[in-house]
Amino acid sequence: MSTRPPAPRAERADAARNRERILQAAERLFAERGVEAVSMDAIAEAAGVGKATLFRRFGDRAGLALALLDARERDLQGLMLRGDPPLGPGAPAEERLVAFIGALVDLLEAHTDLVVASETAPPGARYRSGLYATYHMHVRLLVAEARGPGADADALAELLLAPLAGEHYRHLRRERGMPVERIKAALADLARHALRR
Amino acid sequence: MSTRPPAPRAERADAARNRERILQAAERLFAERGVEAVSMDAIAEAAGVGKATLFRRFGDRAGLALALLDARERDLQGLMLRGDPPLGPGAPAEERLVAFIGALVDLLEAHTDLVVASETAPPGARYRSGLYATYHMHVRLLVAEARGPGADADALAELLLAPLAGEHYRHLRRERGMPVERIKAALADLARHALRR
DNA sequence: TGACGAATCGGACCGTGGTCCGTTTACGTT
DNA sequence: AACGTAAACGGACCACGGTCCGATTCGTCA
Repeated sequence: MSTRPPAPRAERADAARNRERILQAAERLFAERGVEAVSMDAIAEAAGVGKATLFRRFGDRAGLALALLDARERDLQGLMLRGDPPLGPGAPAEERLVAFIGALVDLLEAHTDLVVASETAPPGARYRSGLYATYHMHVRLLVAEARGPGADADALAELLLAPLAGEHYRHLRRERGMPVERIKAALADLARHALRR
Repeated sequence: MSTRPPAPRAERADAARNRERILQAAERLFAERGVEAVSMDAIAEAAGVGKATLFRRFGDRAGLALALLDARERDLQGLMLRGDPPLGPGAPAEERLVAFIGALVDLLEAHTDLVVASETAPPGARYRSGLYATYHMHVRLLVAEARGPGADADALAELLLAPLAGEHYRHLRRERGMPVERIKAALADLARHALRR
């Protein structure tokens, strides 16, 4: 549950304490009432903190959601860069891509509403997250490896990531009622086809 | 620029007049200041109408944007159902899909911010639009035709439409700075690969 | 033409995300 | 220990999307 201080200089003690209080309050309220039903006011109050403190610390709603996801996202990032195959290095590109997509779906499934919140608040939040850039680069390298220099790996990576947007995933799961395994299978099918020369 | 009345019964004269005033005011303000910079209050005032009237007529911000897009979307729908090949019936599935994607990109390019607005306002607006359902069915039939009964055409169609979400398209164009033709080419590449058996 | 009910209107109102700015607090320095 | 300053605080404040409800207008039927 801890988050690394983004500070260039050490964080003041009260600031660190408040950050932790806010994260705990947010996590509790989200779990109790559902992410969408909890206002920023409510979180500030539950954390015993002024509203401005909450916003100063996390920027906006998306930033707070992202902070709560931080640990999980960081885990996935570590696994894909340094973990065992097929997620980590060593397996063929196609297998690595399918494994990556599967892992991302697991994360999405476990925290759908939080991911949606992290991508929704200001328009375009998804693409500003830094995390997105990491995922994009990963997929781009795999596409380039499998397809060779003829393909536009950069653009294809963007397209392959599009269905993994929180809102789209939620649509498939909730409105369309598709089971997780079916979604994974379709994504894997698309990914494998996209990687063929 | 006209929109068909959604009324089961004929619309009262003042209601029709106000609808038209609102659409014109919205179109003018959007063009003058940019979609994102225009508030619903401003539109109501410019139209000489109470705010409630605006919301009663169009539901929410997304609904208003959708009404402004209505004519164009309707055109596209007509062309893909009854137009000449390759967009309309008669061409092979792969060519029809590429043509459809190209046409949708043209629409997206011409009205990016309006499309984003039509998909953004309430979470999940994109998938409630009825229009989305039409596009989905179209793509699904083409996928089924090309891939045969073995593939999950329903799910694949959802995945192929994901990169055509307004926000994603805007990301590619504005943040990433990709030219329209490059986006079309990558989408066509992905579509063709996805349709291969 | 007058009158009546239903449809429509519109401005006051609400909750929300986000910001401003005067006040307080931590903490390195002497 | 006292001090000075940068950092952090918090509650009042703002604009926006959206709703409520009493006042008004349309259109019909006598």
